[in-house]
Amino acid sequence: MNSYRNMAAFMSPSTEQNMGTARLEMSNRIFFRLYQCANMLHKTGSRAVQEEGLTTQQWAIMGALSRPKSASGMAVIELSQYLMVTRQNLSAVLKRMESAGHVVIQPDERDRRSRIIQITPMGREIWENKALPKIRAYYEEALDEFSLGDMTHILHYMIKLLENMKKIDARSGVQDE
Amino acid sequence: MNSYRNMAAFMSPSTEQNMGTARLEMSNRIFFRLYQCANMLHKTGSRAVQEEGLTTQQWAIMGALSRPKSASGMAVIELSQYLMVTRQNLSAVLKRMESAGHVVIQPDERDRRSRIIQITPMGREIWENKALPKIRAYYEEALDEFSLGDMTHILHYMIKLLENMKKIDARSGVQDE
DNA sequence: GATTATATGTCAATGTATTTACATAAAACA
DNA sequence: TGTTTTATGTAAATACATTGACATATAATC
Repeated sequence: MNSYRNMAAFMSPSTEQNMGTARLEMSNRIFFRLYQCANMLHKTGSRAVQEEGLTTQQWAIMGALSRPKSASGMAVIELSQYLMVTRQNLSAVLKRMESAGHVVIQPDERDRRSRIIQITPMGREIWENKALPKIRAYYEEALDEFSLGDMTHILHYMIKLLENMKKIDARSGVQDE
Repeated sequence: MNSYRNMAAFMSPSTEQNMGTARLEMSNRIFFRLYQCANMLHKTGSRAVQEEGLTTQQWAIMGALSRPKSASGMAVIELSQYLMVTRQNLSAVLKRMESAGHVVIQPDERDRRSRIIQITPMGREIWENKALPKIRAYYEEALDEFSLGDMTHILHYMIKLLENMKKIDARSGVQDE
């Protein structure tokens, strides 16, 4: 794919501003690819667990709730911060998962504003015995020809990018409290 | 953030399957971060261009249409393949952009099934004079402390990941034709 | 030339993402 | 102790993502 074309996906060529041209072109390509990766993860990742009645978002939630440290459940606000989605979005997704029988939503005994989310036995069964094997197969295909070194590097850069985005979020938005 | 906890975000610890444990843990962390990066790009990127009445999706579209090679417009199917979104999704987004006066949608003279999308003078004005300076500022913040070498590496890995996801898409889905 | 297969765009249903708003509860402050 | 500020979850509106379905147009095949 023409690198010039890729560069222009997010913006057209322009006179140099604060960023040098090379740096600007590279920035643009990075965010364009991140945008495409996100769409492709949604499309192909959801297909991988479609037969289990799951989506990529629900797989993230079930993964979080299945950890040993989450055995006693997680508060909605904890889970929303952990996943980096708004509590309004998470609330709606959890309602659907509750209707499907995958999780239970219970009042928090220590704070009446709060709700505690736990995976149900049925949810755990579906997660561990049906979804996880397919997720592993998906990872193998998606990370084909990635060495452990490659994986270490991409993860490092994603964490670094994420730290910067968190800072932008903190400065620009109404902070989720 | 506890790496063990990150690993479990997408799945709980498990006995080794086809993937070694180290590789599986790393896979999980990569996709979890990709998922978070996507959400944060959506949230912080949309805020960056909110005053222009744009979203990250529209910024991708306007970037694509602003390239010199797209001066005569792009067909819907071309644009959907370029952005890696479905033509059904793109159709709806373009309708809103047409209503906002940012693009025009015209019949393709050579193929009556096809529609050609072009950015309007008003759209180009908003894009070049209002959105682009904010997008550059966003890139500077988001890629703070990334060297050109870092940027080259993360881009390389994202392209590689994207190639793998395209292969999964080709094998598993009904191919968009 | 007629028929079949494929391509293209739109519609509808559904899930997921944000923001703003509101109600209730807890924390902080005077 | 009372008041103010902040926290938490849900509701509503809107934008964007998918899939399946359908109508029309073009390409391929016979």
